Amino acid sequence: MAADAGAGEEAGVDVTSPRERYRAQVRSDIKARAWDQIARSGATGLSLNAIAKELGMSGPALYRYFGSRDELITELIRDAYRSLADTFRAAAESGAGLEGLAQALRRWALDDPQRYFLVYGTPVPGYHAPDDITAIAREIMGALLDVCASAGLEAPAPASASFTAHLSQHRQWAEGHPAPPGVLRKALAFWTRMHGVLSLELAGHFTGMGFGPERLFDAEVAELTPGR
Amino acid sequence: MAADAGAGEEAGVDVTSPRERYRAQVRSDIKARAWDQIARSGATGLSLNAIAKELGMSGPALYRYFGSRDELITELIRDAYRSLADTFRAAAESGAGLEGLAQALRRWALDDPQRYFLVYGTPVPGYHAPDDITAIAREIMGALLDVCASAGLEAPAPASASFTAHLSQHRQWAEGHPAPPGVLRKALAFWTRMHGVLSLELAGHFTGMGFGPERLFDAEVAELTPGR
DNA sequence: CATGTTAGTTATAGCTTCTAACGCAAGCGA
DNA sequence: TCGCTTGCGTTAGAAGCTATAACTAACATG
Repeated sequence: MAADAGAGEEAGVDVTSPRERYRAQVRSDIKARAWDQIARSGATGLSLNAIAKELGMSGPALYRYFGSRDELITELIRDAYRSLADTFRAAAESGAGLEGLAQALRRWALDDPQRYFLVYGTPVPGYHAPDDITAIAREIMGALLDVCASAGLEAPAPASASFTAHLSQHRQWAEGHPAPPGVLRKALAFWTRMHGVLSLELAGHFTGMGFGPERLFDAEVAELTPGR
Repeated sequence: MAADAGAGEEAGVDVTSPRERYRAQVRSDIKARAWDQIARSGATGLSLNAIAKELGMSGPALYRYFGSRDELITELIRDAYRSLADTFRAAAESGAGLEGLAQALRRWALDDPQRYFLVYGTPVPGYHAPDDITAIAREIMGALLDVCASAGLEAPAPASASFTAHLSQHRQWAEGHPAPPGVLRKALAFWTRMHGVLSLELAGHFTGMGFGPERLFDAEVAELTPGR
């Protein structure tokens, strides 16, 4: 719709050809519909045919943009990881600490539960994520480690001394991060506990139990942030 | 396996007719194949046609035994809940305490990860479990509450005092269980934390990180059982 | 023995993913 | 401005799925 195209290669601000821009637009439309469908009926109920029909084009046209159904889903998973990594980075740089990170995570999860489950939900037995996605996963762990490292650790729990010692020699996942074992332990505790409460809440296992899920979440966060 | 059938309606030990026994046998065969498929490719990859072919009968014959694919899956979910409830009851009655319950849960989960995810995995947005399944879920919570109540609670964590107070007035999920709020808090902590570490392990999120998942699990259990 | 129930069959509708072959039109270089 | 190429979208169709309908054959029971 914008009409200021056609300048040469000069300036180099917009190197995308009209074809490329159109293609990117359609791809983005497809993904938007896919997210709608996933939010409505889960990744299982995602239908390429239905998406194509919604976009006014007929079935196989969609294969010009995504090689297969799995390829589209993988792309959505990648975007979900990317979105979570950005959320973590932003929370880490905001200086809000572990508490802030936890609240950012919960907001991100509640914003689209199925997106959360695309990252941390039931795995497909055969599936192996491509390398760039595991790289984003490491980026997420990196942000978490940063926050844990700068948060300090007053009494990270005495009973896990043995495991903390184990971590001091099995820390290749930290990838050269200079955090001491106690910080690694804390990052793992944060990850597993936040996931524990969040995934059960998102899956609806707390509905009808009476208590407020956000209170449980906050209580769990409070135990992980003893200082404040 | 017992062969004492054929007497009349008298005695009433075995009221199953040969037809009923055959039907039960075929139903059980179908479910066995279904579990195989789920373990191999997840609940999504379950194909009634493939099961029928494996059993040497043609497609629609299977609908004599299960009304639909969803009905079969629901039955598998019910069996999974039943199996977990039995495991919990046995562990509770063995007197092994929270530690024993945790280890029993982990063994049950590792024995068939996809069965675990049938209970605690990604939910299908539209799906609502039938009442008898939610009843089994309450039975599971009951066993957990029993163990938590008899385990006593030395220092269940100070920071969650506010949430524990909240629980004292929002405890309809305990269904008349006489446990004090501190025990309810402990049961919730056990549930969410065990699920946190277990589900991440089962989903493979710890692979390649270097540490031993069982060490992390044991450390988490150790923090929940301060006494021993 | 007659009758009703039930397990299995094939045929079919309608959905899905995905491939193949074709037409058309938009963009690119000369 | 004129081809030529590239790529988008189409229809046709194969192979798979769930599920229904109609029918047959075997079984159980009166």
